[in-house]
Amino acid sequence: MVILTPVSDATFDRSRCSVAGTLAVVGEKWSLLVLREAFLGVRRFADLQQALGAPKAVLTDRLATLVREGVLSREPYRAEGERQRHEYRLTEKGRDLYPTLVALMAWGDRWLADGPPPLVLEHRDCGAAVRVALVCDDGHEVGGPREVRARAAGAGAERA
Amino acid sequence: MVILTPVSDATFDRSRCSVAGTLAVVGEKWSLLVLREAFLGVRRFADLQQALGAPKAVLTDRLATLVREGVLSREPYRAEGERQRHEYRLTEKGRDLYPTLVALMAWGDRWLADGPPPLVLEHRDCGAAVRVALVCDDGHEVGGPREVRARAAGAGAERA
DNA sequence: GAGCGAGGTTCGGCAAGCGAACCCAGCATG
DNA sequence: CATGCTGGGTTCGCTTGCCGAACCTCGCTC
Repeated sequence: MVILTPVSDATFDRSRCSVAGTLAVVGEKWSLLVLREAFLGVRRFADLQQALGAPKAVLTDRLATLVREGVLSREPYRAEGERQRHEYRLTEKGRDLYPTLVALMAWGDRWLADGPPPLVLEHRDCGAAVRVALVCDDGHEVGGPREVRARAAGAGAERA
Repeated sequence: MVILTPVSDATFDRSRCSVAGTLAVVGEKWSLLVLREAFLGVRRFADLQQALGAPKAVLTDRLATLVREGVLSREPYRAEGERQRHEYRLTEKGRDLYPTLVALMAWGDRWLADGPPPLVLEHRDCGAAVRVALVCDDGHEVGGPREVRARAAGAGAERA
């Protein structure tokens, strides 16, 4: 019984795969956890280090990578009576990773729960819970992978 | 200018964070790419190894982890005239990671594109493109993190 | 000019990832 | 029977990455 239709013999250009590309940017250890903190409003090196418990050297490297990739920006600021420091803020490119983080969180809430979820997201306007959904452009809600057909579309897919 | 409301002083129990928990299961190198292939219908060791180019030892370890965690199941099968072999199939727990994969793919398509996306997903029923959306339980579409409030809710959050 | 604290860098050790080589069961072939 | 082939691994050295701890530095305050 074939559940999922293979992508026309599973032939597509994996070297251009967007999943792999995204993971090349945010797939190293700690990167996504740094972004989680960023979405929670944590911006300073010391606060990140404290929240995550990651080694400083690794954190330095991850922040530099994320800045280089344009996911975070490193911006100077000064509190009064202190010298200038830097903080790390999400760019639009970074904020666009929000659905990914929410999806990871939702999966953990569902499958790894040993109690109530430690963090709930609610819509600022109406207070209702926020979740990720798979939808199609005709407005249907998509139940899962079985309802989806993957089609190789990039250059190189149309070789006979 | 504070864009995101910090989670009540960013105080929540990070040791129970579902993002971290999920990454502990699927966050190692290659794991999510193995799942990408699984969603494309690839099930056999040799095919996975070929598609991914990962070292066999690493692939062996990742598959064992995913099976142990219940994301994949290892099932015997036999083709006629061949000896019994095993294949790796998504469980429900594994299929539930689909939105995560789609979210990663969508981000790559948007921000790393150097041409048309190599793979497009379409709704099997209507043919329209499939994407991930953030929605709230009242049915509103959520634009982004600025419209969401994160609230620490687990045990330990209500300490004064 | 001594002390301090944020934001790093450096260092030595351990773990993980890497490609290549090897292994092994079982079917097929001579 | 011997021989080879093939899928599904395991083993082996090497390199890269992660780790904690220690150290450094700049700009501030006292």
